[in-house]
Amino acid sequence: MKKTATRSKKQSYHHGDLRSALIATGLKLLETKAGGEIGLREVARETGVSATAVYRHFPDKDALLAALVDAGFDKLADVQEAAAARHERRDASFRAVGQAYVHFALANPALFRLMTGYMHLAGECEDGEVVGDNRAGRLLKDNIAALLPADASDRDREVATIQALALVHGLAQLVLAGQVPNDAALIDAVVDRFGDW
Amino acid sequence: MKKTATRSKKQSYHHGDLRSALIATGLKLLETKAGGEIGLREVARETGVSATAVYRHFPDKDALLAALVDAGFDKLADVQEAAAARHERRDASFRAVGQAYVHFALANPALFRLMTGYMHLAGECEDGEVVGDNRAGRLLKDNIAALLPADASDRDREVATIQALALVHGLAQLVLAGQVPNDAALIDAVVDRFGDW
DNA sequence: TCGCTATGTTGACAATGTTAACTGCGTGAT
DNA sequence: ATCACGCAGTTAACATTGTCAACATAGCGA
Repeated sequence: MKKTATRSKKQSYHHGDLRSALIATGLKLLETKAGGEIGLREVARETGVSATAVYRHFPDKDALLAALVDAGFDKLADVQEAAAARHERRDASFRAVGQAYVHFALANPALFRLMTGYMHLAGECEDGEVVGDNRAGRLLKDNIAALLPADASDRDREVATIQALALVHGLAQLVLAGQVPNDAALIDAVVDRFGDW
Repeated sequence: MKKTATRSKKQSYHHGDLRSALIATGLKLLETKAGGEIGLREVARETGVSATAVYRHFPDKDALLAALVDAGFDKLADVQEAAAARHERRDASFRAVGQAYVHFALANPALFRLMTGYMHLAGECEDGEVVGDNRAGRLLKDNIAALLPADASDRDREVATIQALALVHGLAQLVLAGQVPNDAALIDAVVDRFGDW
């Protein structure tokens, strides 16, 4: 009764809460390593645990990566909500959310690449929904709804939502791939002038 | 002098032209296999050659994949030029090019995923250029230039070019990832109404 | 206290990317 | 015409990876 009784959760069992620990070291590895994939054994090794222990918490490697993808989208939603809260006017808030998307991708390249590569494992959109019903998706749709005129049709809202999401998503990936120069002013201009012409 | 003299190029040596053969089977494999990566040994095996023979033509696996990416962008430029040629008016041609981009991605999912995943290996954009100077990039810039008013600034053209590319690229990837429904009418509407609002 | 299950371990297997050592066809210099 | 050399391929081996099966053990409930 030396190690268990003092605190309720910490170090309760062999490792305590391995699932969270694996995700944490996975995110840490993605911060460090710039390019290339991430490995199941690598995550286990860095957590100080044997490779097969991962299978007690995830059915296979894809499930582990999917958990990392989910964690990444959570972090993304955090910075997006923070960016939105920094503005009063709705259109400024909307553009800030889009810029936050791109800047998050540039600040976390490996994580973002994983997120885009395994996006299909993280909450596909339901039939009839135009975009996944996660935190980031709701935030986007709310902002779009507030921006469009009141008499806009549902189809208009769908199209505008998809356009906005595709714009920031494609822009982030193009910059990350080196196909568009990594110039903050240029990036902000591309997002700011969404809907011109 | 039995087999070599008759024709100049074909079957000149052991295999003839292995480099092209590897790329061809690589593309064929990408057509067949829906998801997942492609393997160096797999390509070699399907070509009927030993794995290490690949290293006579490509320094490593990434170089082989980069060649497949290049071939993919060539095929993409083909269908885009064909789509552009089917229209008279410049704006219709521009939108057809964008739709061709998305439809190409949906028709060749594995190849497109490879292209986006290894885009950084395929001709990064020079300093000062807003987009790579390949066939697809030139086609896009020409169309944009023809669409914008004559008094538009260079910065305007840059921003519009990046917006158009990011829109179609992001849209293709979102549909492929299941985050946007695979609905041809919806996709065409999203591309068609580029620049509204 | 006993035993069961959740959680970890070691060992093994097939497959992959890559290197090293080897073989032989075909060409170019003599 | 000869012959040596280099190109284009081979087999063998290695380290690493994802995954499975068999085994060990901690800690909770009866």
